[in-house]
Amino acid sequence: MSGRKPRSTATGRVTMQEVAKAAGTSMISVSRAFRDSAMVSPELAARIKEAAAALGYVPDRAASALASARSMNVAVVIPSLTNTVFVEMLAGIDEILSPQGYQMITATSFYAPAEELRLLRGLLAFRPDGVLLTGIDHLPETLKLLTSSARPAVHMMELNNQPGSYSVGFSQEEGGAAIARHFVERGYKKIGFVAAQLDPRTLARGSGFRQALEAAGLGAPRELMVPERSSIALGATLLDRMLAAYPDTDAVFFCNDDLAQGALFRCQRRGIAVPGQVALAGFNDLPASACTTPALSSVATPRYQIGREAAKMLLELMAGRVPASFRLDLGFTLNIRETS
Amino acid sequence: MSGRKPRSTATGRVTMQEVAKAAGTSMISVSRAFRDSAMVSPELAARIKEAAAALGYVPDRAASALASARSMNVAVVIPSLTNTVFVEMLAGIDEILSPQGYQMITATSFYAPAEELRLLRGLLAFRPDGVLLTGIDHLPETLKLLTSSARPAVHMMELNNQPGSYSVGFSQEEGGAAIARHFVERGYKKIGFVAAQLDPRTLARGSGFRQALEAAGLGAPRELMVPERSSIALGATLLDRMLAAYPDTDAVFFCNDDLAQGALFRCQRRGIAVPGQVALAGFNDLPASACTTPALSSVATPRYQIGREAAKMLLELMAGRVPASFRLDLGFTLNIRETS
DNA sequence: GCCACCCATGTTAGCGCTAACAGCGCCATA
DNA sequence: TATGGCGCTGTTAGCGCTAACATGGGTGGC
Repeated sequence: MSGRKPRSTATGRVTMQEVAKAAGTSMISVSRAFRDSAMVSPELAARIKEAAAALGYVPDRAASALASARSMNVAVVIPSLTNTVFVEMLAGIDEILSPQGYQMITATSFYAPAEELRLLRGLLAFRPDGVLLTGIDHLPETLKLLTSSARPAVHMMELNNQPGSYSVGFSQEEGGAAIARHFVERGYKKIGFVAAQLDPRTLARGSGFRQALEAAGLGAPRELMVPERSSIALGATLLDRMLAAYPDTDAVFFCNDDLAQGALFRCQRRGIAVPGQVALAGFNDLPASACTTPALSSVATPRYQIGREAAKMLLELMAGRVPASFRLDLGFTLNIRETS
Repeated sequence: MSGRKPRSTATGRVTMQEVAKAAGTSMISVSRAFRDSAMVSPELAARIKEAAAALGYVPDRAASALASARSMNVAVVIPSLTNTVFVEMLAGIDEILSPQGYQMITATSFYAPAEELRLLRGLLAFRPDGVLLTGIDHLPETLKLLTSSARPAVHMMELNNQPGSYSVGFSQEEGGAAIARHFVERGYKKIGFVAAQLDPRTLARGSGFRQALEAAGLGAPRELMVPERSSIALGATLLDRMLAAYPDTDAVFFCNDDLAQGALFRCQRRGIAVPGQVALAGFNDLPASACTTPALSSVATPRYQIGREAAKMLLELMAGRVPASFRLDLGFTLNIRETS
């Protein structure tokens, strides 16, 4: 149906060379017109654009990256694609990087530090101009690889105090502590903590929660910690197990909203009064949490903003500038609702 | 803290040349050892790996892509990162492609066909070995660009009958129709349809739903269709609006589970009996839907499998083979639960 | 004992683009 | 009218890697 593609090179692609010939100019002018049309005269730019469109020219980033030192790629490693928290962060990153011409190259570590190292090695083959990693707990080799790559990097979600290290996030400990203080304030005494997917952030929330309870003179919480992936269904199961083990529990902090929502749904089904018999609180404040009846108390985390700010910080670093801060605390919001 | 990086090239990177020298061999052997170590003798391979590790060599995909015509990249365009359906599909794709050494290069079109075209153009600059697109409704220019790029492509989520076009998905119309038939079977008469984010798939569900109702002798449903992004909160609002406009409505099909869950939550809050006063059904069967009380009826869609199968099909095409089928229908499951 | 063949390895010549450095013409200034 | 500077355009030389074609030494058949 379509005419033959113009081609002269071995690979059959339309190259800059051909565009140059068609526009009656040199390759370098085509290159300049595409990268920043202000570098050539308006007439030449127009002629080049026209010739390129007519030929169906598509630039080759690989060749460009090879010839210049810039790839316009940013490597991003997140633990999981099935956790909205990280995906929203990704959306924030892309929203900032994409308009600047940068392409995210992402990989999923499944929460495994060794896998993160392997993935980073693979992503560095793209010669990214910058790197975005989730969390601050990495294998020593990962850190070494990062320094030896000489690429600017920003860590997301948690805050880092290491000199020379950049991070954007909030204090997970403080988030956990905020829930604890809220429970104490409300007068709950027999308090439980339920966690799954025991990644560093989950553990940090737990330790903040625990410390705040102790500081308030309450002993250690009843704990239920399982390594499995968090899910709504698991939250229901874990609520059952917690109440079976400690029937008099009057408040439970779930390390994330998936678990907390599952627990709330289970209470609804079993006819357990919330917060009458047992109070519930979660973490992350997923959209559903504000809509359930009773509405779920949760710690709202700024993951979308973290993505945006981390991307902005990386942009600064990639431009060779020094960011305003090397450690950006975006905080969190304690949303007390009806379950506590 | 670490010693100086070995370097001799202008860019300061450790190159294959240096690895070759250190291993006492030629570049091509290093290249072969890295791509398929069976191409060199075991001893040489070991020596090369060792030298590479000692020098901290990281291969350069840009150079490789330029020299070989294969980029080992796959371009993926999805409408949104904030809709789990597409993200789960992405996870399925990555699970298949990643072990084969392919890197996904993704972009988000925000449901805009013109944006999709722009993004595809950008992604083609990566010279991907294959392309994965969401849906079958594309701009004519997008299709033209796709053919002129001469890259194998697979369309996901919907099914396509165009000759020469590959697709993996299920019939959205049939999904909508299944809900309609279920409502009819249960004896509901005053039926409503609520939709948001009016993308082609949403509209297809609606038209399937409508046709099946008519086929059953029921007239057109009461409809509420808004262009805004779907969300749980919007589902609550739309339920209110539907019941305000048609108080006697006895069953409502929401075009996705976000809306349906929001509606259910709103019914819980307002004390509206579900399904006693009004029956509810959604689409996609998100994890929460099975856990609410009453549990939500929904059409379970195989988005994760779609991602996997589309990736497998693309793998076949990229290998120059002909896939078993050019149109893979993965079907759906109607999960009747308590809301209807 | 010669030759075809095969395996492991090496040499050469780019892939498509851009950095770096020329040129060239034109205008403002002395 | 000479001089310097500026804005635009062009030439040259790679960036790091791999395809394609050598090369060299061993093996087996007759």
